[in-house]
Amino acid sequence: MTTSAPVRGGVTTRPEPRTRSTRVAELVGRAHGVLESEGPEALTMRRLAEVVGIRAPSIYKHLDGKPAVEVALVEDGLFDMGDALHRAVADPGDHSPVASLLGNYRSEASARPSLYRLTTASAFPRAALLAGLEDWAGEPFFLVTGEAYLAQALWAFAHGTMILELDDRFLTGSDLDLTWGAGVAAFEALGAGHSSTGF
Amino acid sequence: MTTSAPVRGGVTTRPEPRTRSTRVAELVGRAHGVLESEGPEALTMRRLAEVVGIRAPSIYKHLDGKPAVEVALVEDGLFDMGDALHRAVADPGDHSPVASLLGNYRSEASARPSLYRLTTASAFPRAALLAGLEDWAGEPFFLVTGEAYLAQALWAFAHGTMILELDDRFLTGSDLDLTWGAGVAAFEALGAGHSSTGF
DNA sequence: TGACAGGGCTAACACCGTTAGCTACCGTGG
DNA sequence: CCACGGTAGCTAACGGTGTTAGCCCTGTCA
Repeated sequence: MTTSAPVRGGVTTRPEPRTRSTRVAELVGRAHGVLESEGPEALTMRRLAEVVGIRAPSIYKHLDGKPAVEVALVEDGLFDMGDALHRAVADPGDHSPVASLLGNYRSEASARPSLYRLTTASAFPRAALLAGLEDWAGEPFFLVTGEAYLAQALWAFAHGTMILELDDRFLTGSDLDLTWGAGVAAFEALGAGHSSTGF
Repeated sequence: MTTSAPVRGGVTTRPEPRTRSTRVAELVGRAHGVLESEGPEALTMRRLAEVVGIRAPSIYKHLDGKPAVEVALVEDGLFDMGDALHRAVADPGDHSPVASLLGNYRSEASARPSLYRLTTASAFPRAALLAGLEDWAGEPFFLVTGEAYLAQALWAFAHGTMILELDDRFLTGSDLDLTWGAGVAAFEALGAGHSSTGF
């Protein structure tokens, strides 16, 4: 039995963002504002229309329903996250590559927690996302580990820790820097990041 | 600066489940069925009432709204999960303690994926859960690592890997046994599980 | 000038959780 | 025996959700 390797071609490339009309850009921009300042449950079509100064049905002249709004939001977030992660591996500074990667992952997600939750929500229509965007954004995990399954495990640790932190599910009084640090230590103990600069 | 340790008292004890009237037990049982066989979006008060043979408002004679239904479901899941995890550390069989723990975590969550998602959803009213239930269910992560922050990191890895697996977010063609195995190896490389039997 | 598309609007639909208020039944106490 | 109160069902309805149908004004272009 051959072990099947996950599909992972050569180096991925940053996809071209969709072009947006000025009205669509305003809608998506206001949606970011509502999402982050009023929470996910406040992001309704009627509320979004209100902050833009129109009525809910008019949004449908520009965007194809609420899923389309969410896809636009999440694509923005994935571009920012991907940029931050690629930056982390290109220039780790005085941190280890793994620590640099997870540090940028954490700060990017913490900056827009509701968007991070939306991006990783079970119900999200991922198939509608720009082709190649998720793969490109996640590639730094592969770059830093040099091995596909270790990359997936590291990503899983990052996401798990992040979502539990955002949802405040760790024991009260925890110093989460130490929780993140424990994970960094575990993956470095396995050798992740050793040959990363030469990748 | 002193590093604040997470609040973790002595050994936790399994809470006493709430007693349920026969009608409440039937409602919760049917809710499990709808949730797992028709998906989370199908679990509405009207649908639940339908499968029980009554009308939605009548549910309120027995349960205090939809959050109460969800709390009952999640408590069931946490009891089963806690039992499975405590069993894993008490008798790892021929696996390492870490592998045994994560193996039971994975199979328990996989058996009722919608319930696992509900249990770990951001919007879930965790404060309404039976006091001490979450702590008791999560204790095996501490038992197996012997250190609070390593325990949190291991839990985060487990949850992250689990939710990504359930949401089918790993690269197509991945052998997820290897992804789980990479995490097990990382945490064992750090020494987790070495002295677990003597804990 | 007339056609047409863009982009706004109101009205309405189906579905959601939830509440109010009514009504049967059923056991118990006077 | 009858009246009472609690249990547990019901219908009607409310406000909220995403969404659709259909109308209308306005700018552009042949």
